[in-house]
Amino acid sequence: MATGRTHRPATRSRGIPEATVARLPLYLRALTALSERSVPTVSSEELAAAAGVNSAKLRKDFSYLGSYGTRGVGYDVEYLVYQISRELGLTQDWPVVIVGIGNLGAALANYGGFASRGFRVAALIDADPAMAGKPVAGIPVQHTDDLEKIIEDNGVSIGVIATPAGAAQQVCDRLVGAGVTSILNFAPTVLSVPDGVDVRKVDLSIELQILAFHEQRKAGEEPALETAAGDGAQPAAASREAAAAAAPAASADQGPDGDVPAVMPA
Amino acid sequence: MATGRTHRPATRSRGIPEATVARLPLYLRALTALSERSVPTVSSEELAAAAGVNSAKLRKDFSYLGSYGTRGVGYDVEYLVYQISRELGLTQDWPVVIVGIGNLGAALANYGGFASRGFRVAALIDADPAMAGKPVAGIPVQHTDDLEKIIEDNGVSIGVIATPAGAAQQVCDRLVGAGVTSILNFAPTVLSVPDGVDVRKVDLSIELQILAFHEQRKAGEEPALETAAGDGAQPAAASREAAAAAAPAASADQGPDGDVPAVMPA
DNA sequence: CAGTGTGAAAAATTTCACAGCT
DNA sequence: AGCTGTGAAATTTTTCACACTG
Repeated sequence: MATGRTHRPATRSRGIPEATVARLPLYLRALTALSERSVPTVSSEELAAAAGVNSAKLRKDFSYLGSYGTRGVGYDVEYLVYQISRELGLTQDWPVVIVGIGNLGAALANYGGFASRGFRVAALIDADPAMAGKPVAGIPVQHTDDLEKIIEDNGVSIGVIATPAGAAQQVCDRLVGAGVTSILNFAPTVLSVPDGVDVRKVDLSIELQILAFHEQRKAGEEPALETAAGDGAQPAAASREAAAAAAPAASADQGPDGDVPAVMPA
Repeated sequence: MATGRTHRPATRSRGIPEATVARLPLYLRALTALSERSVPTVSSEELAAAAGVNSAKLRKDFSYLGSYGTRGVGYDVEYLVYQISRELGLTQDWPVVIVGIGNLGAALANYGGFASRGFRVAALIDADPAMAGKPVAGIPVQHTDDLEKIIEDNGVSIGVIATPAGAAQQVCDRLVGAGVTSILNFAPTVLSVPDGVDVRKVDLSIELQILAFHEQRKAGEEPALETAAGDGAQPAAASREAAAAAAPAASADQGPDGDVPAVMPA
């Protein structure tokens, strides 16, 4: 990679599709694993299998980053790890604060996956005075009263909300007011934030509900297999759409329009 | 298996778009809140604001379920709650097992959001003999040795994996072997499952990485902000739909649920 | 050859805008 | 009037398939 000093051609990274951005961490994880095994290069086919996507998609994704592969050979693992890390902004340190140190907040504080990716838990904040000073994952919990000061002193721009739903918006407002511009929300609430602030949410029960939807379908129909995934052959490759794809008309579903004896609470 | 890749748009039958399915839980949550406040009806505009999406999308989503609204009036809250619940399969009880009772597993066991949506934690399973019998969230932890029996005895079809990455695939195989057909994976690994089995993943560090990507971009074009057009990546969710909301822009940068993989490192 | 990079086609999803009920 | 339901257009994402290169 003699390109070490080549400055990125301004034309390059403009507008990477959101769908692609969402997959970069996945590629990075797979590449990191290869790197630890000292694998020098990978083909799009192999890497795609390891990341659980198909190779065409992976190549297209990488094409948005630039031409980092070698035709006939594949990609240099180390180089790609670096490029993706840089693209994701992981070559710098991101101090984050976790607000709401209950079961989930504590689990997040103990979660080792953050530190290994450039995220540093700068502080833990909770509204319960009784928790103040108590260490969780080796970090002393601080009271909500000092939230603004903590954010400012540590130059935090990313906040994690793990409070009960009722407190989420208020906490969010304070975080934003103090300068946070990216929020990861675990509370089951839709947060209102001003333009320029990013919010991503993780809702555990929503994921289960989506699974239940498909599960219900499976029960309704019998065995509907049907391989649909394009690439088979490789080990990994969980195909989520496998079931979603096949949905035989069959069963006269409930009439689309109201006549069905609507069972419903009143 | 390649081949036979004839596109079958026909199979659409009762097919609700995956993107829509992913939003149904969101609507349900908003509707439930309205229901608790005894609000009888809502317009697509109001409900959309509460769910963090725009009204056109909401109406289109509902159109896949049927015509449950009343022109000129809106939707009957109770009726819609019922219809969506039924569509999601939440009118029935879903016993689930959580495997891996570490910090995260324990947090999940204690998470109240499951029970309230029809999910019942039927059992907690861990490989550590020392944990056996110890109650977590009021439920005694059982040893992995009995995994198959537990699944069968309880008729479990949905499993949650919260083990370290290294154990995930093995646990997954056993769950599937015992009859589980839907898996929510919190381990930072791509799981291989046979056709017919659904897998959804949640990865905390991936969400943070996506935020970091956008955060980095913001820093780059620091100027006094302003809707600097030209930039491809769009930061926070636009507040275009906040029109009906209120002063603060309502934005819910909901993750592309369709497939944002998320996993967490151990 | 093997395998990347990519126009072009296909599919999925979102947004528009307005006809049509109530 | 007010608001839903929905074709049609616009946009995004995925998949194809093959030219091109090391």
